Amino acid sequence: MVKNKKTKPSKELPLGFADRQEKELLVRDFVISNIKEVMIKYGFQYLETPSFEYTDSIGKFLPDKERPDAGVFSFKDENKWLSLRYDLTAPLARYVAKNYLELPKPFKRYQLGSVWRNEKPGPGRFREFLQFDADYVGTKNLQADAELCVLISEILEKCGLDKTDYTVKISSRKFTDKLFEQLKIKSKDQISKILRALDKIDRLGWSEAKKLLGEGRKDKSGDYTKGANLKNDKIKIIENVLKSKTPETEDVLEITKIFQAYNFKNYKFDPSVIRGLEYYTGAIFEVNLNFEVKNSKGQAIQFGSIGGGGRYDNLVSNFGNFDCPATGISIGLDRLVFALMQKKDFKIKSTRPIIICVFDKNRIKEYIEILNKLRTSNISSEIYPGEGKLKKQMEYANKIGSPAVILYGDNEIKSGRATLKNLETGNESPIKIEDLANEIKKLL
RNA sequence: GCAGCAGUAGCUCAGUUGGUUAGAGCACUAGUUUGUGGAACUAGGGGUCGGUGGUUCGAAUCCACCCUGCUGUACCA
Repeated sequence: MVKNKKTKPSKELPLGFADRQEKELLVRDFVISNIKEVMIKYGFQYLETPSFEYTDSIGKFLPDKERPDAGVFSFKDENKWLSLRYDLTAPLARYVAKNYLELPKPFKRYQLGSVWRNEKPGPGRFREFLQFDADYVGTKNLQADAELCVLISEILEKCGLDKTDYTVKISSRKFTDKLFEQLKIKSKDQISKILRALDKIDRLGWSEAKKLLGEGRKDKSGDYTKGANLKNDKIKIIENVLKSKTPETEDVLEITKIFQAYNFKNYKFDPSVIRGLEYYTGAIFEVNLNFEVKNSKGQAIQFGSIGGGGRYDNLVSNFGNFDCPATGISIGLDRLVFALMQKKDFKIKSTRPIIICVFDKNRIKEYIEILNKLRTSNISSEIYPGEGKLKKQMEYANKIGSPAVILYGDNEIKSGRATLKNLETGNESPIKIEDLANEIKKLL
């Protein structure tokens, strides 16, 4: 093989993708097991849909574009555009529409899966990430919306967060609709600019967001964003409405009433919760963390929400002639895990194997005998899988965090007792082969 | 997309009036110890200084363009 630098493959990862190591995966597993427990308790069904969908099925049909690349990863397969799903809600809507007659109504399902977004990654944001979704499809009952917030909160607390660590914010599209009616603003473009500005209050503060309602704003880096060009009197009205902090739409009032019945208190009505502009039709929720999150360099970063959702009463009916209200919530699991690992010192220890050291390859039969005894007792164990002297084997055992090694060389064979070396204390003791498993269990 | 900052060994980084063969710590390999890790000592391997082009007798260093990363901002169904 000719070694040519130009033909060597890159060891770099594509932008926005990440390798994830055991430490993180174990915390993720812990979170997932909590989620499943809660979902079963709340009566949800488990569903999985494929990673790819037809591009138009997930609302990404762009007839005027050669390639549907606006935020999704796509490719053309036999004249049909396929895209990697960008969330779990659109595939759910497709699934419900496809199986509409057979499904119970309401249909409650939860789903865990990777989603992909073809956009610029940010701190704690990747182009591939794991999402959790819980949805109620086919009901207008606001108890569904309320219960989603209660259930999210139960999941977070099971994962070790206190009530002071997070807040569920709630608002409703109906609230802002009413506001625009009052302000007599009808331009769709202006409305979306205003909504986006309101969405940023949380991050930028009112005085900066205000500039986006007016002429525009220059950010820290010197970049300029045009505003919605509202006159001061209208901005003032908006400011007052935001200050009032009392829910004035019936849906939010109803939901908060149900919260009381659940004795759920960790929520806040916040009209600046906006989220996606396209499909929410009623109540909107957002889950925010109240503690500081840092990146790998120790700098505090703008972390944003770890999840949210709301009511989308028109999404499923896009697929056919049926009226199918729905509401759902999702969590970005990787982001939650990232934050949790900073907040809590997880003592989830990974199980590392006991190492049986190799003195003589011809003794493999004896080593395997010991190995089988340990594995039969459900002890993680292995015969040193590499090649080299005892020193190298000890270094290996140390590096992988093995709790102990077993030495079984000439001396031990003569005496009929293996040496069990505890790698934490360094203590060595002679143990009969048949007692090894029990002795090891004592030190695990 | 826009903006600011950055890219030198596997990792963290030093390295300017441009000047021999580009450095340190950690990590790695071997040995001191042919049956003992986490400590110490000795020796060693490892870099087209992000890429391409330019200026120059000479570029890690200066210039242009590109790529990548971080942070902010825009978009986020």
